[in-house]
Amino acid sequence: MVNKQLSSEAEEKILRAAQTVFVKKGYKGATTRDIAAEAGITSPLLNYYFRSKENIFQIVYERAFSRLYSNVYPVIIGDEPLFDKIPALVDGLLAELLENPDVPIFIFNEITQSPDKLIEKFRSKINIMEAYKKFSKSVYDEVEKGTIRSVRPITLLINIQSLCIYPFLARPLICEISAISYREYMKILSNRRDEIVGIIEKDLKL
Amino acid sequence: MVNKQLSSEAEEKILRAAQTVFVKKGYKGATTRDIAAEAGITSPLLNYYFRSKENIFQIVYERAFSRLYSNVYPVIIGDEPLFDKIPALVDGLLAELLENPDVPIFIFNEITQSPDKLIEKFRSKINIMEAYKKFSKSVYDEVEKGTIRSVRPITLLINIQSLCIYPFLARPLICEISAISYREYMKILSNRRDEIVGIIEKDLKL
DNA sequence: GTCTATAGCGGGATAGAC
DNA sequence: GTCTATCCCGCTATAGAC
Repeated sequence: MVNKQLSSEAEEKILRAAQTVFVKKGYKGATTRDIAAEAGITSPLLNYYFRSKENIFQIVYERAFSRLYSNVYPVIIGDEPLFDKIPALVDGLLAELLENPDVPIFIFNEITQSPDKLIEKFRSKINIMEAYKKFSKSVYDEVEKGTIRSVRPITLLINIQSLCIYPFLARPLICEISAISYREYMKILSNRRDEIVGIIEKDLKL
Repeated sequence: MVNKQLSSEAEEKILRAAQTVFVKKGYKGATTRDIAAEAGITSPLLNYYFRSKENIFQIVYERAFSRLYSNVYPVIIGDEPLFDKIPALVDGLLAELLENPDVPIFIFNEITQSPDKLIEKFRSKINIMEAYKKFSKSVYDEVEKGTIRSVRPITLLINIQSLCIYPFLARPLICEISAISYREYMKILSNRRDEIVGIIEKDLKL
C-alpha cells in the first residue's frame, strides 16, 4: 500500500513539489534538497513525512500514472459500441494531457528505465488485461457486422494513443523545428480532437 | 566541435558502451563506472580518452540525434512531390527506429530535461527551419492543385511522426497492457509501413 | 595506454536541539 | 513539527606507478 488515505496539507504540498521536480529532472536528477526548496521547507522535513526519496517517488509516480489512465479506463471497459468509445477515449486522453503536458514523458521514461515496477503495478491493479479484452471485443463486433475493415485491436489502440500522446512527448522538438511558441503549440493541440477522431474513423472505413 | 574526425578502436568501443548505458539509465542514472565496465576497461581510462562524463555524453547524444534524422532530413528537403515524400519519410523513420528502438525515448527525455542544449544544436546546424519551409511548400503545392484537402504542414508532420515514433516510445507499456512479447511486438511494428502511409493518405483525401 | 589508490564533493538520511 | 549540523556513502576526476 504505497498511497495514503489521509494526507495533511503539508504532505500534499510536498507531493505537488515533488511531482514538479521529478517531472522536470527525473528520479536520479531530482535531489531531496530540490524538492524541499520547491515545497518551501528543509530536507529533513521530507524524511519526517515520507521516510525516503524512493518512497516519495513511488507515491508521485503512482498518482501520475493513475491519473493518466483514470479517464481512459472506464471508457475502454464500458459496453458502448466502438464508434462511441473512440471519441470518448480521445477526449479523456487529451483532457488529461492538456492539464499535465509534461507528465507523459516522465512516465514513459521511468517505465522504460525500470519496466519491472510497471509489471508490479499492473499485477496489483484490477485486471487491465480484462479491459483490453473488452476493447478487443468491441472491435471484433464491428468487424463481424461489416461496419469497419478488418483491423487488429492492438493496432487501433496504438494509432489512437500515438496521435493523442506523441505531440506532447515531442513538444520541445516540434516547437523548435517549426519555430512555434509554446502557447501557439498548445493551442494547436487543444484543437486536435476532431482531427484525430476523423483520421481514425476514415482509416476504419471499408 | 564536439565530435571527432578520427576515433581509435578503443574510443569507438567506449562510445558504443556509453550509448548502451546512457540509453538504459539516462544521463544522471548512468555512472562512469557502468560505462567503463560495459566497455571492459577501468574508469580512469574513460577520462584519458574523453575528459569528462559530460563530454562523452555530448558525443553520444549528438550522434544518436543525428542518426535519427539523417534518414529523414534529405527527404524533407528534397524536391519530390508530397506523395513521394510521405512514404520515403515513413521508411526512413521506421528503418532507424527498428535498428535502435530504445534511442528515441532517451533523446526525447534528454531534450525535455534540458531543451537549451537542443536549441544550441539547431543553431549550429544547417538550417533546419529551411527544411521545414521546403516541406511546407510541398504541402501547399498539393493543396493549391486541389489534390489534397487543406491541411497545416505542421499537423501533417506531427501525424506522421506520431504514428511512426510513438509505438517505440510506449513499447514496454503496450506490451504489458496487451500481453504481447517483445519479439511479437517488434514484428507488428516492422509491418506498420503500409498501415501508416495508408492512414495519412486517406486523411489527405478531399 | 592502462592500472591502483585516493582526493574531493554532492546528496540521502539521521541526531538532537527547540 | 521544524530546524541546524553532520554522518557517510557513492560518484567523478586525478595522481602517480608501471
